[in-house]
Amino acid sequence: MNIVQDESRRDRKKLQRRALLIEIARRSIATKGLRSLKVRDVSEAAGCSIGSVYNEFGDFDGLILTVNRETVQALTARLKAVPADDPLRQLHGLADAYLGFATEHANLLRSLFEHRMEDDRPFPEDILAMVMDAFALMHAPLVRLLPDRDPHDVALLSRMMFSAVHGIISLGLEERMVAVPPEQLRERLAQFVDTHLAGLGVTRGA
Amino acid sequence: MNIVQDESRRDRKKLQRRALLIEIARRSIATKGLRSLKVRDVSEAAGCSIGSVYNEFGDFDGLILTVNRETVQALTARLKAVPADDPLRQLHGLADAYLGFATEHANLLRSLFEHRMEDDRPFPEDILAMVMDAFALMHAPLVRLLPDRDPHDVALLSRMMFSAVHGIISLGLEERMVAVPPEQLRERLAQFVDTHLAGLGVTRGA
DNA sequence: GCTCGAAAATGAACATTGTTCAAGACGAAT
DNA sequence: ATTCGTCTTGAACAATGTTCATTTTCGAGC
Repeated sequence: MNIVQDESRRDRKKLQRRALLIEIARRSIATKGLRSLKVRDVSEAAGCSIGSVYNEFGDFDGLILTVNRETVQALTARLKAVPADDPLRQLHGLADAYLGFATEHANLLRSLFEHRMEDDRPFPEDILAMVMDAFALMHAPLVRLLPDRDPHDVALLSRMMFSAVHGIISLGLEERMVAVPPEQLRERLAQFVDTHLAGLGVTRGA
Repeated sequence: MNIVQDESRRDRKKLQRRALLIEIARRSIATKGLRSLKVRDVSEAAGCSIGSVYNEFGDFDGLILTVNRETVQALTARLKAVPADDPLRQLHGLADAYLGFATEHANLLRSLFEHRMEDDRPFPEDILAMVMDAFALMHAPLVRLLPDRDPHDVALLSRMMFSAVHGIISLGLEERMVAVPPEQLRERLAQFVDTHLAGLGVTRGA
């Protein structure tokens, strides 16, 4: 067997365990929240030593950030799966997809937005960029709905609209402070999007 | 000296130190973030023992929650100081006041919204109620602007509008993920409120 | 197949930090 | 001054992130 095969075999095992560790951490965050995540719990559940977690992710933040990275990727995939045929339907679809993801993965999304680096270490650029990309997904449909507006203006509008949706959902799903009752959230969110679009001069069916 | 004076003298000293501990914790959170807050740092800065912090607040969460309680009180005071003469101006004032508070006390506001109780202990009801009250402050002016709408509907609208403003501001001020550039935030926020009001059928000067 | 060496894995020891509690200090009433 | 209850103290403990010397693993070269 040549070098490549040897290395790939070793790597395969390594990657397999890495994936296992990530999966365990993700499940833990998803079910018990970020604050309950412990290095020892993860290593024991994976059947390896504490040190191995450190070999793989550098430190505890590294593991968390890896999970968060995959969370934003999953979110983006879900958002990008929204049909882009009709811009108005797409905007509603994006808001609804975000709500769906937030409902199903509340703790994972919270981990993404609430996790703080220790000391003053910088937040990873790539995650930042991915979140920004996700929040820019309302841009394309808004451009189609507002062809006469300054594109730069629409870019800001779209991020603001997504931020607003994010705020409504994240507070609405917060069990402790129900700004909007969860069972009505879906309907109300659609209403919000419509209202805002109307304010922007977009009329239904126009 | 009678009992009342004795007790009040003792209480005064106790309250004084309690206030000191809270002030130290608040400054620490405000400058270095919630994650950097340590019991030992607080007790040392206050010149008392660790145990005294526990006597006063029960546990570490107790101290944090006390700071958060005062944060939401300060926020509410600021929001309630917005003139209520003209409903449209009041709505803009509320959004602007929230932005101002969030700008000046970013870490304190983050502490309020991002802090999680350990295990599954319930979030204090009183803080919850105070946040809800703050988020309901857009209700009164919206009722005046939308007299024909179902009041229950307006109640939801107002909390949704405030949640949206919260989302725009909290993500806009997040240095790591600038959804909306901070220097434009003020202007854009006003634009957002106007747009949404227009969507609700409120016309300027009507 | 054996040996060697680099890479990985290990987990005990350590560092940090929240928490407890037995002992002592303090102060008010008598 | 004595007594008694309360407050304070800080050493000890517990939980948890982190390090690193040692051991193990596994493939490469012979």
